[in-house]
Amino acid sequence: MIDLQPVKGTRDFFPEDMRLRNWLFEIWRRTSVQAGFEEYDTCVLEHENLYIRKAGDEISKQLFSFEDKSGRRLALRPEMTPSLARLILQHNKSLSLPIKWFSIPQCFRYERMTKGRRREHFQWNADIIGQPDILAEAEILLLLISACESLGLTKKEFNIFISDRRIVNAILNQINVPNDLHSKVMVILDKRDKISSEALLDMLENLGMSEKQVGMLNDYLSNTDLKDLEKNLNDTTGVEQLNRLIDIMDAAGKSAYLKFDISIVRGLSYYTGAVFEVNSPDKKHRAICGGGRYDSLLSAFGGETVPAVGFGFGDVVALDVLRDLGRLPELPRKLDYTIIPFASEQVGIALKIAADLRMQGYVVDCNFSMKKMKKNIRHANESGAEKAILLFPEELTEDKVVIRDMILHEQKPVKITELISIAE
RNA sequence: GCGGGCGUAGCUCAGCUGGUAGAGCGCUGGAUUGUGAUUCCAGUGGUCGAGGGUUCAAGUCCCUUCGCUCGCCCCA
Repeated sequence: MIDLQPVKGTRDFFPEDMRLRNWLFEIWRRTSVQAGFEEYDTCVLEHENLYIRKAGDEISKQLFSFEDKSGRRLALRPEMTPSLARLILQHNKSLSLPIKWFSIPQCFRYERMTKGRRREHFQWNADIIGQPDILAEAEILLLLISACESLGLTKKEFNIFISDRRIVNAILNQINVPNDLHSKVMVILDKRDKISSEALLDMLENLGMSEKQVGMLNDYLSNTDLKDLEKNLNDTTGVEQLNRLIDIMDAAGKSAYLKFDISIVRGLSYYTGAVFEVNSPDKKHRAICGGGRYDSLLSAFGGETVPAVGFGFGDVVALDVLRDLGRLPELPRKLDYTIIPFASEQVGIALKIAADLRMQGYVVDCNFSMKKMKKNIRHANESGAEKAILLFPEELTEDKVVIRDMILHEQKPVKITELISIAE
């Protein structure tokens, strides 16, 4: 006997699960398309070196990677952004920027599993490439908000916690932490909510910061007021940009979702500007979505600098949150018609009627089980059919079939030739 | 990486201090052969996660291993 379990950390989608997944994907897709984003995709397999980065990103350590038969180092993508960067670089000359693209890639990471975290998930990604202005952030955030609203979430249930890495950069500069340490400090700061403050101190000092610097950093970070920060910083670029973003969002009527939170830095080293996470207002859950500006990713891959903003939104956490809130939709199977013959001679006519109705755009199934009436009607009911077409020998001699309305419990004989026009 | 809990029918689980497996739900068939509910009857169901050990005898005790789950550590 083969092992019937799916590979550790991966999921099977039975039709019932698939309906839910499609429901979610359709919301993501519709929201994206409505906001003028175009869909793209790449292969789940990439060269491993696409993900090898210097700054100690955890994601590089958790690759699902292997060697192919010719010795190439390959990896299943752990995230979509590097692949997107690869596409942009590849067609750099022929793309007219800015562009707005989205994708719903399946991503993999090899790691120990905990709640809400598997080795495989789907992650809606939306990005704006080539727009240096903070308008790109605004547009991305508005897309995100409309998706959350379409999922049925309200202000009480989600906020966007936002900061700007340039604020932390300004702080680090002010306390004389060298530039080349900044992204490593960010990776550590990203853990602020998840590990003890002692462990955090240790990690920062191991990186080369003095005890005094760590203390000063902590003082700055404990300040949660944007205006105070602005007064205390020499370089106020980050604060100004963030204020402008909040103003724009305010004008768009959606600033109520935004919460400044200096502890948001994100764990990926390629972020350069605004960074944000979506979470419940009390930050109870794992963030369901995270993103930001990554103007240096493309240049890190050897191209020229291209400004970019985007986010990733995972299906596992999204559905967990909706499940906890009791907001998962009921998605029963649906059929417009089910056609029930009672003898093998009627199979041909059943298929003919089915084909005609399908040509009209209806969802039609046939029940060839040749069981008793009772079983068939019950089965029709369970399959979600609105109408059943019963092929009785007696009516068929007059070229008629019986249409039963499964909802009204009413039925009547109808000429086969009239069936299509009645169906309309 | 370290602990705790769990793994018995398709699903949810019961099975006391060792004596060769049970319920509910589901599924299949039937209760005037052309009609959805409820009810009733019957049937289908399991090498007790896997491997080894102790014993006359193991679902039950011991060891190993795999999987799920919850903490901690680690980390998106």
